[in-house]
Amino acid sequence: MKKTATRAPEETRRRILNAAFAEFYRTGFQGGSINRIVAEAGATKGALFHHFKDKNDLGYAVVEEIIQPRIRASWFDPLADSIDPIADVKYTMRQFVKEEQERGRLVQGCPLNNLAQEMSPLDEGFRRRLEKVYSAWREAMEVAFARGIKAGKVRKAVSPRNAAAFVVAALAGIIGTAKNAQSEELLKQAGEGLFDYLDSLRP
Amino acid sequence: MKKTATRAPEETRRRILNAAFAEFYRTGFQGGSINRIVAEAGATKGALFHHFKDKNDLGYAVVEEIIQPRIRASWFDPLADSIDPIADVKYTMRQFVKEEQERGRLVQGCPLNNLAQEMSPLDEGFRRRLEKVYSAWREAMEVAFARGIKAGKVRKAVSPRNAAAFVVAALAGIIGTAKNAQSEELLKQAGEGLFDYLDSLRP
DNA sequence: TTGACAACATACCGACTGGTCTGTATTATC
DNA sequence: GATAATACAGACCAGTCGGTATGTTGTCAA
Repeated sequence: MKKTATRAPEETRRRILNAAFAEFYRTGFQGGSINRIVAEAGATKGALFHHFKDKNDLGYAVVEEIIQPRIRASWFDPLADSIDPIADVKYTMRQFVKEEQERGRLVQGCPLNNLAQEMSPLDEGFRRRLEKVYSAWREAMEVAFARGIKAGKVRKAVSPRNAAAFVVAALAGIIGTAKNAQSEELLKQAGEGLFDYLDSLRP
Repeated sequence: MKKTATRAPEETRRRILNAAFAEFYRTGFQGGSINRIVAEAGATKGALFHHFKDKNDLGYAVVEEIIQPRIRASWFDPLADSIDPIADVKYTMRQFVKEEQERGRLVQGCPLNNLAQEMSPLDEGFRRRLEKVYSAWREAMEVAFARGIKAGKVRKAVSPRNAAAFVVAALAGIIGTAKNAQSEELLKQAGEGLFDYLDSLRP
């Protein structure tokens, strides 16, 4: 009765998943160690391989159950009903930088982009799942740009698709650059450039 | 007499270096295998560890002796005396895409960015060397923008430093995005966005 | 109460890792 | 031609890797 449940499979699975996310975020997927993950999660290999069939399967779950929802909450949702995507992207980005800065996590880069850069060319399973997130992101932004044009907040000559592709790519590049340089100053500089671009889309 | 030289240390070293570059480009640094490298190079571990003290040292040499000169030739040199950086960046980028496309190497990403994303947060030796290349790149572009302003080819209100930081970051992001999506179409779309940005800097 | 199955724990496995050691052949120096 | 140093070759090493096989225990339906 000390423990309400000696078995809590869903929670065990979740602990492993969280530990795996942290490990892969730190060392990359290939560099990530199953042994360290179970140690960190306070679990065992038996538990891990009970819930996930192999390392790849664990990695896939990290993408779908942890990374995707995070990106969605941070980046898609604020754009969901936006009719002024220029203002909203700028606001979202400022918000994001502020939050990550406080957690001191900025210089570790974007977990989505980190995994994508490493694994997309090596494993089709990863590539498909990661690309699904990216394409949804671009899609959300494209729709926002289209709405912005209709609302007269964005120039009509702008191609929503191209602009969306560029902004998402640029964001990934900017965060990655700041990570390499370990410099928030550089993040600000490149960010200014992106803001200038966005402003240039105004009517 | 069949072989003019049974020993050619410089060439041996070079073969190992090239094989290491290819291996790391394919599988990343952590995923790269010393055994596969020596096999591919037609050498042995004795030779490899004679020329390089350990795996990291080999990686550092790949950055300084292979990656850096490549980036320099492809991206800095065309900007060296540019007074119209907008036109020259566009031209360089088109040139680059064309060449990589022919070699079918586009979808493998930029070797510099690949290594940077993976190793910069993990190893200070890598980070320093990779950042040196990036900062030189930004520096070259910043100078070019400044010259462009003087020549009346770029608006005076443009900050050369911010614009350079943004363009380099965006380039990395665009190439990485195309790699993840395995899509040259996406590369074109995002590239159009970058071109639009560059045009917006005209007086 | 009793199977039956899910949820683990643990010992263990072969493959492979980066790296070292010892021996040997080639080359440069005097 | 002797000597010393360089440039390898290849066996070998401890350790770690992802993964498995087997055993045990909690859970729950009948």
